[in-house]
Amino acid sequence: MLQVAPSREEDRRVKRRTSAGNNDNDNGSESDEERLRDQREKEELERHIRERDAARTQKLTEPKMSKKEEGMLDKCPSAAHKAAIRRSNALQKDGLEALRKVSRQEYLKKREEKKLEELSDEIEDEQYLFEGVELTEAERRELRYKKEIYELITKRWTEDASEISEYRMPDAYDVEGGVNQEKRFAVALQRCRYGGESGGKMNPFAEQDAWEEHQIGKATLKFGSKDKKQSADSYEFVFEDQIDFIKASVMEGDKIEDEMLTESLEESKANFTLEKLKVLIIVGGTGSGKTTQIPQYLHEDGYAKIGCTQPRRVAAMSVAARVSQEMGVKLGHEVGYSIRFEDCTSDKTVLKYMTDGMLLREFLGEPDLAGYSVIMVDEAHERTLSTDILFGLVKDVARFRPDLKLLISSATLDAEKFSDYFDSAPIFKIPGRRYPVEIHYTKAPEADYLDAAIVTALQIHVTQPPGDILIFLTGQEEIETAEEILKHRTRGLGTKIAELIICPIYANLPTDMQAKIFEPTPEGARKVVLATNIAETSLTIDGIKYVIDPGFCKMKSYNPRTGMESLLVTPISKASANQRAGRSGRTGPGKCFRLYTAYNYYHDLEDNTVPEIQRTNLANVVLTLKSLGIHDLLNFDFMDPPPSEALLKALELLYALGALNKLGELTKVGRRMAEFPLDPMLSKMIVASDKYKCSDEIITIAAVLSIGNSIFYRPKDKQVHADTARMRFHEGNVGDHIALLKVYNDWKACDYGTMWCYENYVQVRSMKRARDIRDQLEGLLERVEIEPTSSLNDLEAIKKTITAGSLLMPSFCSWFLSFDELKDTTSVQCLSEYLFTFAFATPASGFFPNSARLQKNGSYRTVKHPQTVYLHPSSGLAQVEPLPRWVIYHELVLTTKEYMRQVTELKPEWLVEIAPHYYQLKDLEQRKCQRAKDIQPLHQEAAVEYRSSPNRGLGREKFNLVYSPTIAIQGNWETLLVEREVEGLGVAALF
DNA sequence: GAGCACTGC
Repeated sequence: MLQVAPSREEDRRVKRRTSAGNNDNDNGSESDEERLRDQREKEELERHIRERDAARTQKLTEPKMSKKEEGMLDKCPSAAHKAAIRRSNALQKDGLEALRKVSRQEYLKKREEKKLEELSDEIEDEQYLFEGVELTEAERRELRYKKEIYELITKRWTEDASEISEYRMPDAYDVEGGVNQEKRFAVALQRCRYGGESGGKMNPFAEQDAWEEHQIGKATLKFGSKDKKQSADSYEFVFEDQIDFIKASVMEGDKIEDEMLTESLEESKANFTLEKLKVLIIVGGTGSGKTTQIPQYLHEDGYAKIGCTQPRRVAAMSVAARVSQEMGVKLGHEVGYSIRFEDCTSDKTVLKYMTDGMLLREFLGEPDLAGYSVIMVDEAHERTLSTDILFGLVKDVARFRPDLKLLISSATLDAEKFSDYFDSAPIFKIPGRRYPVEIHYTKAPEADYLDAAIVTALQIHVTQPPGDILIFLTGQEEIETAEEILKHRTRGLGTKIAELIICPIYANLPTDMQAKIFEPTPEGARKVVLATNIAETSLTIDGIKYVIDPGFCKMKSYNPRTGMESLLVTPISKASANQRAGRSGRTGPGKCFRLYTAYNYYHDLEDNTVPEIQRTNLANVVLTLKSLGIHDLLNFDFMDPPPSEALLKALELLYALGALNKLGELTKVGRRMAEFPLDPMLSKMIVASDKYKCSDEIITIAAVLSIGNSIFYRPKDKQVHADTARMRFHEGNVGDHIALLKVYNDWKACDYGTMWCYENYVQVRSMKRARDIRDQLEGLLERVEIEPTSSLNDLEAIKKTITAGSLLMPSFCSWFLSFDELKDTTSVQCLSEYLFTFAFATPASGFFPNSARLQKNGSYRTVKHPQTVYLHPSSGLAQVEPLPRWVIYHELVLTTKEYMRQVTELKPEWLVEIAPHYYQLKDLEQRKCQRAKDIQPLHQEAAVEYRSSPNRGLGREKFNLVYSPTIAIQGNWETLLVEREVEGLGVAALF
């Protein structure tokens, strides 16, 4: 028996159906009751229909509306909403209102401009492409579809801004010569009140509230009547493999009384003077206004400049836009935002919203944050990598800058932890605005969560009142599967059930298809959104009433020992589960169905998600901190310290790249590398490009590599075409890096055309991003004094530069040169073979990151932490015969096998050239290589021996010693430099 | 012969 909505009436009705006529007494009185209820429902329904019809007639008789207004009304699913819009239209005659609307449009326009530009390009290109060509029906449809989307978006930002606005702009508070405080508080008050009465003209939420109220009303209205007619039919087919749920708890919404709120807002105002306090932890739920209001209070209190960080770009932009509205100033003047590629601030800016990574960058130029008097770290509970680093830095700065105030704001209740970290800072709570959410668990664990999710969705669809469903899945593939199954299952049901609109959403979905989820659900239908974690924080979908949470997500984890990153499906945390549940209570009371048991929730799930800093490659973090002059990383005040192994690994890598010297100090190379917002390997590559005179090509490669692997588009039905198109870039077996360069340059040659992208199955969005990044890198070249040079025809030089970025060991060669044995090797070729071979044997093989050597069976073996890896089938080198002996790769990923992605051939002799001791070796080159044949096998055996024998100098336990916590805590780079005897030869080895 | 959670600089 489905227990999702244990409404008592329904229970009784079901009971009666099953045991009809058994109990006469009950039956009599109940059927009376039922009749009454039915009548009430009927009346209500009739009233609703009357209302709707009245509205329709009114529309006909009313004075002619503008096209704009009609377009808006057409989209409205209900009479009440239409009425609300009419009211709002009337209001808009007010001059101030009109003014406000214009600037709102400006803001929205800006937000949509890029999307629109892309789309318009696409359409133009396509039209051009198809000119004079007979179009197939499918092509024509596609073109029409795109045009529709284009029109929809245009219409949206020019005509109905409120629909896509994440924030509803309230009335401006500014009156002549100042700000009307009373009005501002009134708004906050109204906003925070749960289910506040609607009506007041000045209340910007009244209209919204009325709409919500109506929706809820409609839902309850439909419930009874619909259920009565359909239940018997619908139960039949869903109940075969239904899932039992237990309603376990209700996440309380926040009901706030007026007085209480006024009090707390007053209190908050008092507190925000912050005179005695240095750090304040703010806990406030959604809609508490902490992000928008608090910086304003501070500004009024006379703080000179306030910086507020957000984890996401969109958030920084939209919050800044809203606050500038509230303060009645132009965005970019007193209130501004700063995100990558876009700095919307000026000298006048006193309230600056920015992404957390951006503030981190600002630290590099201004380590004491002298320009700011208050820093507010918002959404701190999300614990992004940048936020965590900022914590340490900001805490440190506050220590020697008594005038700097810190605000840490978080939505969850783990504020105690934040407070402890910031020396028992006081916690201040601001009430939020949230609706209650019922939580349901399964009775027993589900074996197949995907199937369970689909069954649950269908159950909700046939038994629950209207309201859209949100299902959290782990990835694109799973979403596509779920979509197919859902379509398949509902197809068989025909008209027995209401229409089910399936909307997939994930980050890699093309933009025009993402727009689909924001379209309002037509009346009578229900939307099912299949989403990845993107719906957990990054975007909000209105109208969601039911959330299905299978309890899994994909998470990246990093193994510092092997340096391998992997993306694994893992159980979510309790915090994450609650965040998901909360997604159903944004516009009204909601329900969350968890596809695991309550026991699982309480006993198996972690409280909080492991912070990113503990499961990622820290090379970039370490470089940033080092360039801020923080040397003792192992004792750096992290809120949750990363594993020391990961830190050491990062140090080792940076040393190998020449960014740090033996003492662990930043070198000149390192200082230049830190300027680039890239992975250190890529930064190094750019710095090295100076020597080979190909910086122009290298920044292109770095830009394309840094956007990841979403460049090539490969639709299921055109895989062959896509592959042939892709292989054209690999002509001459140039390797994947050069192929990416070709892709970019070809695109550039075609004037960055969208048409070119379609022809070559390349993703436009990714390429545009690459162009942005490349432009930024180009600007940075000047800063680090690298001349823009190009040697497009000298592929060797480019490849050498790539090699230099992937593996460089400034001291490595000197180490090997101290081997007497080496002096017997007489050619560069032999020497490099020798170097590589020996690298297998020593812990110092860390100096060969990201390179691998061919084995007899066609697989490869990585030099660092020897393990078998394979060329990724998407690589251009996978088809080459014979396979290159040595390769370097950009990344190693664990999927079905260990794969190397983005691979380029490496000629061992380059290595010697790249190494600083090339000229010394030239002398050796004259001699004969007599022992070459002996050396190679000999040392491969030696390698095995070293690893297996604990008494052979460079054995495993010595390796562990180097990584032991004792040394780690001492944190002295010198201690890592150990004198060691190898085979009777004195060698200074850096482990 | 295979696959890309999500951000951010």
